Amino acid sequence: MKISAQEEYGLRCLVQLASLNEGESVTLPQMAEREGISTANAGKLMWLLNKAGFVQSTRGTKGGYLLARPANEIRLSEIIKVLDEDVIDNHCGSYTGVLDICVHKGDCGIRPVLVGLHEIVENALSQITLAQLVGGERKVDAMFHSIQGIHRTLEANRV
Amino acid sequence: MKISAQEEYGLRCLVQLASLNEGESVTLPQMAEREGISTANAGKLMWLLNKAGFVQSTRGTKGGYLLARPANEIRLSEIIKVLDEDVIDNHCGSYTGVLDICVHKGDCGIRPVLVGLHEIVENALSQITLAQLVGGERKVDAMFHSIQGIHRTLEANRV
DNA sequence: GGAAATCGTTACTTTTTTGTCAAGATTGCA
DNA sequence: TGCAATCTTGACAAAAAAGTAACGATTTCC
Ligand code: FES
Ligand code: FES
Repeated sequence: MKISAQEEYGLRCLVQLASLNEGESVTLPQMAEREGISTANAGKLMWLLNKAGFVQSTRGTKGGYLLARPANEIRLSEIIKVLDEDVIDNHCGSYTGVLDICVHKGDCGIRPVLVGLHEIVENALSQITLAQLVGGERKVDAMFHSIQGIHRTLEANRV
Repeated sequence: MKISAQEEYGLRCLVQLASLNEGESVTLPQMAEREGISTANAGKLMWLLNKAGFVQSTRGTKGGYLLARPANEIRLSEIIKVLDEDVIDNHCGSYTGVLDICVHKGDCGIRPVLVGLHEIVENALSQITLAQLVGGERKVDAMFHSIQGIHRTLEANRV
């Protein structure tokens, strides 16, 4: 269960944009520089995010990217869903081994766990907006742990 | 955020073993057949699981695999940790772009979210044992949703 | 002891994911 | 208009993950 490179860097780029001041925008070279990735790679990521409607771009001199919607209206769950290409929706279609379809299809003890896990993650992410990721680590950490539901879940484990 | 093939099939193989009766064991060809994967692939997975101490193997005629510990003492969190090769522990070391180290190292707004997310998942998985995955889908589903903490988290999202 | 069945290990191949490049399109400015 | 800055797009290359193959080791049974 891991975060893909696309999710990681895509999210980071959006955080960059979320922390801009009114009227500012950022170009690909700047984006690349600030995230420590190549310009080409940044270009591809922004292309994806643009297609998905998260960012707005302008070409030409003085061009660049900015968020298409207010940062406090963009939920992490939406972002991850796009960057991850809706992988869970057909879980049973992806891990089929040498067959065309999941051997356990129909009655499977694993599916509810994996699907449920995905729900848990999505639920947590849906409670966080891009705007909340701007600012220092300490602040974000506090925010995260104070979210309804997430807090309780973690507490339950601390014996 | 997705489950890798190793996690998926590895988990499935363990569920197979968990559902055996006392004294039974299962060979690689059987395992492969039942999970719809190749024998070679099953062999590799079982090798991993054996190295990690989850299963016990015997060679030769009448050989095969069985669980090394009682199914109700093996938590999914342990399994995933092994099959996923502890990926979160050095998150900042994996996604470094073209640099040697994460650009945001030191003060990062993303890290607490990703690490926290991992904690949530691990917490949920630590409350489920292999034994609980044996049996029909309906049963497992009910079990999953009745677990302390998980239930609340999901409820919170249902507006 | 030898044949058959089984697991153990490492190297190799294929597929998927990541990342790069190069050529094109749009815009602003002088 | 023409140049420079910028995004866009699709093809390509490199790296990682997944899967396969081959050969070796151990055990049982005759
Ligand atoms: S995971 Fe698809 S049927 Fe079990
Ligand atoms: S994810 Fe490593 S510093 Fe932000």
